[in-house]
Amino acid sequence: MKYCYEYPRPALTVDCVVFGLDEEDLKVLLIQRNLPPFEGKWALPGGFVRLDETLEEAARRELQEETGIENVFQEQLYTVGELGRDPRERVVTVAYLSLVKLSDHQVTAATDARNAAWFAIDDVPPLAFDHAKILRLAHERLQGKVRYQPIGFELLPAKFTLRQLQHLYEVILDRPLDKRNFRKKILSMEILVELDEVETDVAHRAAQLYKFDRKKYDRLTKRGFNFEI
Amino acid sequence: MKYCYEYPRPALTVDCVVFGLDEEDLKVLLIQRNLPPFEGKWALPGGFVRLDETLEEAARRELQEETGIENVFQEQLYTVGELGRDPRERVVTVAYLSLVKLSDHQVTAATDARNAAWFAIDDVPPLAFDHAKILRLAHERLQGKVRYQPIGFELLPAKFTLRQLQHLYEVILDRPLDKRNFRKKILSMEILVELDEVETDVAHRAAQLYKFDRKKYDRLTKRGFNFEI
DNA sequence: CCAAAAGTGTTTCACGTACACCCATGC
DNA sequence: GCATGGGTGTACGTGAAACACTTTTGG
Repeated sequence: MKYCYEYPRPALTVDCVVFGLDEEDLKVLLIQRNLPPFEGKWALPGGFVRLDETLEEAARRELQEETGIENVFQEQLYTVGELGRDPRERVVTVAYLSLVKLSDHQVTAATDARNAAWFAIDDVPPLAFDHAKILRLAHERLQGKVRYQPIGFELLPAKFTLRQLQHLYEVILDRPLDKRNFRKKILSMEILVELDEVETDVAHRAAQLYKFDRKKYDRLTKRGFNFEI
Repeated sequence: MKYCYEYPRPALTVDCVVFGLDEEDLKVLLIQRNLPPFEGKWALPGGFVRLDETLEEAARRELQEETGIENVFQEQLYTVGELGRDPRERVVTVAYLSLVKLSDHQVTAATDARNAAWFAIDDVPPLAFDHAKILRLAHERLQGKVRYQPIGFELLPAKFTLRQLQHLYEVILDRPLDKRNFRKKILSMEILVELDEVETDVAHRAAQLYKFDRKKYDRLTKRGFNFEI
């Protein structure tokens, strides 16, 4: 008890909502707590902010320590500071939203002696603290943002088919999209590069592979172009 | 120095970006600091979060104490936690965005022995801390959000003319809008109620007064209606 | 040859955009 | 009567949405 202040201070933590995508579902990464409170319950990865790191750095560090995941897209989501959200004391949490390529992180690393696992977004267990609320917020933010910012690519491997991209939007927006209209629209934006490669190991006609051209996207954006699905 | 913890904690504050609108400009409410650091400099109203209040409550309280303003629209903007943003110690700030009807708050109350004043958004003095960055963020958020959420009405008196409403969007979005198209669009949404009143004290034909019908807006929104300018 | 998904165009309709004049009122 | 802003309609073009069949490939 050696850090003393003139006025009381809330504890400050970060929590990470990490989304990934596979062939079926949108998934979220959770850890199982091995300490009270909520021992044994599933929760969002996160922890205390240190004095020598920014909030973003804290979120990255906690994610790495608790799940082994590094180098992912991350943006600030929301800060929650209701009274009583942690039974021990006043805790304010800055929540972050991350998107990862599940193909790169298929195996969940579970350091810190905790358990970590991916859950389909529609099949999440009861969560500790107010993490269910934070998760709902993150999901809404993702649904909103994916439509006018090209962040969906963060969930796909570098090379992907139009089918995969369409599936991504269908899963996130939770509604079917018309194949021809989707292709027409996304190709007309001219932010994808057609590669000299096609899918492999599929039991049907192999689809063309594309990659997202961020430089071109940035150039277009400067000229007033607006991404929108 | 009687509040002691096992690990060091950043200080936690809230800052408020308060926008108002008059006949010419979008304005922001600033206070003049009367204590170091940045003594005498202009800054966003704000202060320390207490343990017995939520972040929203802290923002409302600080705004009331420093400027006298109460009962305003408020939403969370962003949380900044860079190192060195306060020269004294590590401070994390949750920034809030508020919109007020300048007609209701024409006189700026300056309690706490500070000075407070409205500044045109294009004519803001140098600000303390990283408040210029926070203000820029708030302005961008307002410009983005005003187009797909009916928050602009928070800046107008309860009864307003279509001219005032159009002016609001022109000032915030910083571009001219076509009068006929604007009227057509906003009226076709059916979220305004035409009142049995017209403007008074104008040296030309008096314009029809309208009010925003929030209940109707909420009903339409539930049915999938999307506000968009 | 069969199953499975890839790939491809056209029509229709709604909405955004551009644009100019007469009207009502106060001074 | 004049200055000031209030109020109104139409034509055009773009883009969203609906919709079905042929092609390619692997097994």
